[in-house]
Amino acid sequence: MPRRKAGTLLPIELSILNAAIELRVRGARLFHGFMIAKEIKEREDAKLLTSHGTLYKALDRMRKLGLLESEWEDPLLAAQEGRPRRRFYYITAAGEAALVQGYMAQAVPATQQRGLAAQ
Amino acid sequence: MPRRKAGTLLPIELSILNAAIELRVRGARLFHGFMIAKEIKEREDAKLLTSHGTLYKALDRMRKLGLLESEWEDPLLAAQEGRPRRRFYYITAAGEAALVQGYMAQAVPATQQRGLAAQ
DNA sequence: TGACAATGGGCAGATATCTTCCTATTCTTT
DNA sequence: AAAGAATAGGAAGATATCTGCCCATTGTCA
Repeated sequence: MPRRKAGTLLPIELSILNAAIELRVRGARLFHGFMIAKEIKEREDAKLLTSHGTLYKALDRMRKLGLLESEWEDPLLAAQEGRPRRRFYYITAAGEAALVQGYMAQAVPATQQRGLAAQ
Repeated sequence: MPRRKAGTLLPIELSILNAAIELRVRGARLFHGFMIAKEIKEREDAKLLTSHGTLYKALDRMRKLGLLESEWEDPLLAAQEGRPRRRFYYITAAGEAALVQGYMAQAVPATQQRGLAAQ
């Protein structure tokens, strides 16, 4: 894929944001890669997530774009629970805006977006 | 495999002890599973280590038998280095004795072992 | 319009440990 | 000698994150 057209979200990125929102609705303030992977697979968007590398790359991309922010889990907690550390993410305001914009960009041509740009 | 004949070491267990000794000679006081796996593979005992599960089961078995003891790496250190925690093992006195005995059992029939039982 | 360059996807593997399930073997007991 | 019990091995996968490589695509610039 080429240089990204400004303001555009890729399918997998939309998927991540949607899954994150879904998880938030269910009470999870933060999410981590593995969690999102499961969520996406369950929602049958499986085609978008064949490899884990793809997901983590997307997360990092979005973090660099300012759509997400991340914080590492307390290593002691992870150790206590006997599993690898998690890296938690949350959607920034910019991320939420982009989600709406992203949908618009997918659904209708830009010329019809006037008045729909909520938030 | 059946109930273990008392005092016998399985091939993979001998391999682990040997690799551990080798690593110690090279300056590593402690070893961990992954390290041993690499060492064994390099020493071309590869047939003994097809699956990782096998190795970790063997380590746990040996720990329960008192041949090894283990301590977990400081989670903060692992976090700092950005990798999963390691579980370190070291050979106990019983483990070293068993190694010698194990060799004898493999190499010569029990009736010839008299006088060779060093340590 | 054509070529370049950047980017993203997929595959594979590194790092590290552990569990579950099935199968095969053999040790021991009757 | 036959049968039963326990154990070890192998395959696979769960848990979690990240990197490198190659290839395809396409936006952009000349």
